[in-house]
Amino acid sequence: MQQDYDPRGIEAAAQAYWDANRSFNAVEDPRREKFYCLSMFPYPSGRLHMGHVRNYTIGDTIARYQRMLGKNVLQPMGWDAFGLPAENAAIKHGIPPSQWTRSNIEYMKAQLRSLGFAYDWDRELATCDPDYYRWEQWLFTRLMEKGLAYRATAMVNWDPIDQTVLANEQVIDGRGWRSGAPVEKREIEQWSVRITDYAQELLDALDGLDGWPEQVRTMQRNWIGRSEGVYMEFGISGSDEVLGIYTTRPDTLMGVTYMAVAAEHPLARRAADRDPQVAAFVEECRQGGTSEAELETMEKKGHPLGIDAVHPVTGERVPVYAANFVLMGYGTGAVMAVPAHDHRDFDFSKRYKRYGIPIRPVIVPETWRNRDIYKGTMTDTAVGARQLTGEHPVLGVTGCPECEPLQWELWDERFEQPGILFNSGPFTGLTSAEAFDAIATWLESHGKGRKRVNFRLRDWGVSRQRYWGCPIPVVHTRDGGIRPETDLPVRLPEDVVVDGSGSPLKRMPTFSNLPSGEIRETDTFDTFFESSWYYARYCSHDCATAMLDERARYWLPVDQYVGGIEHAVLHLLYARFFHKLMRDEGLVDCDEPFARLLTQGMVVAETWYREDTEGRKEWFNPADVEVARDDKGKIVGAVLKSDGQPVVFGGIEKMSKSKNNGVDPESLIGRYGADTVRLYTMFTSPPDQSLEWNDDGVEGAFRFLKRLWALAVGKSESIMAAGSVANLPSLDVSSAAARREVHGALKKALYDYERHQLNTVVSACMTMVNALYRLDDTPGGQAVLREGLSICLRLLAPIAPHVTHHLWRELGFGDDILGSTWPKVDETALLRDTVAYVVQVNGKVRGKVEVPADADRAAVEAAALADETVRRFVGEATVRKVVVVPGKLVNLVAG
RNA sequence: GCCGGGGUGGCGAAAUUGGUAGACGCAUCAGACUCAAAAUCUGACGGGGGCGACCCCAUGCCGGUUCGAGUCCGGCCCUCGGUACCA
Repeated sequence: MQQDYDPRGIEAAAQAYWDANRSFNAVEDPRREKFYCLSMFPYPSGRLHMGHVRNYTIGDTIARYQRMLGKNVLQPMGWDAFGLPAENAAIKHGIPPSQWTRSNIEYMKAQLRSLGFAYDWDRELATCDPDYYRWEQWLFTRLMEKGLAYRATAMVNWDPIDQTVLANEQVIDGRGWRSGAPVEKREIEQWSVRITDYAQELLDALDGLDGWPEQVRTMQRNWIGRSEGVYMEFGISGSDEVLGIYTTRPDTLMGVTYMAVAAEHPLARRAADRDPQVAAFVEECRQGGTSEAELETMEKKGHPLGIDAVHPVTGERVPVYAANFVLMGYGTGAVMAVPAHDHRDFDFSKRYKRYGIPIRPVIVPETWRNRDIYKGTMTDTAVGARQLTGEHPVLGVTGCPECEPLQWELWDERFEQPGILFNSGPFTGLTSAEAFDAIATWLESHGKGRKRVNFRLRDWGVSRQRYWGCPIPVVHTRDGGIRPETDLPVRLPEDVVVDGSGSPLKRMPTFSNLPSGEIRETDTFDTFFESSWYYARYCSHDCATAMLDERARYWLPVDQYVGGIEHAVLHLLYARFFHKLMRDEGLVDCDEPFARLLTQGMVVAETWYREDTEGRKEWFNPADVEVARDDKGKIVGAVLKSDGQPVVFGGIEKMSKSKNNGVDPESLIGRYGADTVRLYTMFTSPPDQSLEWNDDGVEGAFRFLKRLWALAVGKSESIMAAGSVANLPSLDVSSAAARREVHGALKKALYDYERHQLNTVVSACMTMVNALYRLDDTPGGQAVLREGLSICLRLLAPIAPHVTHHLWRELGFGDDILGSTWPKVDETALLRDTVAYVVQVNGKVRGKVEVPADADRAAVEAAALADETVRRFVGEATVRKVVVVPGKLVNLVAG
């Protein structure tokens, strides 16, 4: 056996063994319990980054663990191959997106293989392959037939120089990333899919997804955003038209003092035709991008339309404003405004004080039921009068001894709370909850409104004005109609030139002009379309006659899905939706695609930079920086290795090209081997937290594998000759102690495997190796070493599969560690004669006592009270209470 | 802005879920081996005080519940992810 640990040959041999034995090819077998383990497939960006390595090592560790538990495991891999970066590369380097993408796939596949992941490569798929995307085209035509796909206008970012639609990512500080021109909003016709038809089911089913992190379920609940409210119609003064609005607070209806509509609302458009000032405001609202973060952080602005709305109950006329914070895409694109009880409305009326928007309070806290202001002693007029003097209208009325002295300038969140209505005509005296129903009933009986459930979730706009995507299988007929394409797949032409202006497909008559004189749709699908169902296609990867076949019913749902937390809402919600669409087509049986979900954290690293005279930053890779530390290891400065000049610390950030703080997995594997890289990424952080890169830590992981190797190889002869622990009459004290440590660590590791806390699994293995190193060369010591090593190798096998595969065979434990039985804890190894109790006095640790393991409560108390330090702290005080936690702790409450 | 995380030694973290704060590892320091270096091995290692047995402080900040709080509750600060055309 070789003396030094050299991963290169070992890893190549192990991988060759798995290939030759087709170890990871999954075969459907109804008699065996299946386990479908899936990691989110990568976008083929060029090279693997550490985020991929981490994601796939977590997934592979779980897959191998489940396999060692005896399950029939499927773990496939593929490529999310359509997307924007391929078009960018095409523009930059003049390579067709397909060529760039396919060569990236080839390179990254070799990188994945070098890491030894247990994938069934026979099932590999790439979403840019027509044999893949034809089935989502087929499903889309079904959705069209069912009315679940429809045309609607939607807002996009428009670059007026490049004459092209921009992704939100391509809008930087309100400007196009290439042209630098201020971005505008533009409305275009798009395909949408009715995800809102499934909103209630998508929401309800979250309760049953016990295997998902609670935070992800909460995010999806909030994203779907179910609300119960009232739809109602205001009149338009001097017109037969109505202005429909949705509100979740109909109880504040009597406090409405103005209305706000989106700049794109038909009312605003028509006002703009009449009034140049309104037109200028609407034009101003077109500036800027469409992202919610941008819209919501924007300065809230509005402009009067010169139109009045008519209050549905009082008939009072209230002015209508166009406002940049009302979103056309949510509800009806119009809102009623109640500045007394809504923070945003309050801010707006304060900002436009010059328009004299009244603040009309109609709700007081319920605890005020008996106060004068509510009883009417302090009249509405009195409140109104105080408004004019600039004092706060409700809670801070000057001279009212029961009010708190809040000022007009301040907002108090209590104003937004439900309460009891006053100043509300027929509804005065009702609670908010009662008023909700009463007002809805009143509106309904007068034909002016009704209760309605509304979702924040919007239908899914799937059209993209891009080239490198799946063609939308639709034809525009000669009579101006639309029909689904029947001849599938609609193939994307791959020999194209991409130059960054418009879509190349639009300039390809051979693609867009059909012999029939009809025009083919040139938009492509959102790439989330492909990634919403790939997990299912792996099951039926080679089915040429249908989207899915019977095999999908065997494997689905995915038992464990692993991927980044950044996908918590969009991808994971679209995939759940798509699954239900496929279910309703009869393609799958189950209701949800992913039974358990693990969301892994990001890989982050230090950043270092220098600033030039114009403030531009140059970023240096941490590997090229020499850090100076003080006596305690605290960073005191840093210089660039190449020139010795200082560099500035830029914080810990996600590994990225722009900050030049990435670590190349390939060079690490070349230096330390795949097992070290895998072990390091599993050991350094728990899977769901961010992982901070540290080169010295990699060295430490390597050192551990060397220690394991040295122990196994150095003692291989006595290990192979050693007897079983069970056959020995008894163990000497030190061997028994080591065995107790091994089985204690094993117990911990088994628990941690189940909850996927893999970093402490590695810790437990390190603890074992440390204990095994301390063993003597007695028969007992040899037996414990043999047993301990066999346990440790099996526990490590899912994480560091190559070296454990090798040592397992070399030590004669068996041919293939993958087929070994999973270790079990021997509880008798954990037994002790005595138990150590911590003794606290008033909650502070004051001593420790050792008592026989079978001591009763009284004996433990007596031992605690006998301890010298404990007695000193109790002193003259009387012990009033004694808390005993069996096997752990005694707390004496004295005073 | 809104939604969801995170904050514990010089650093990554652990704490079997309310019961000894810092397991395991990295870095650092000291020692052994060595002509020397590397590798390896041994030891020390949260802060402060004490000759010492020991004592005080300490889990982002402020407050609360409890015999007992890193863990539960309320408020705040910082930071990261998402925010519907990045994937």
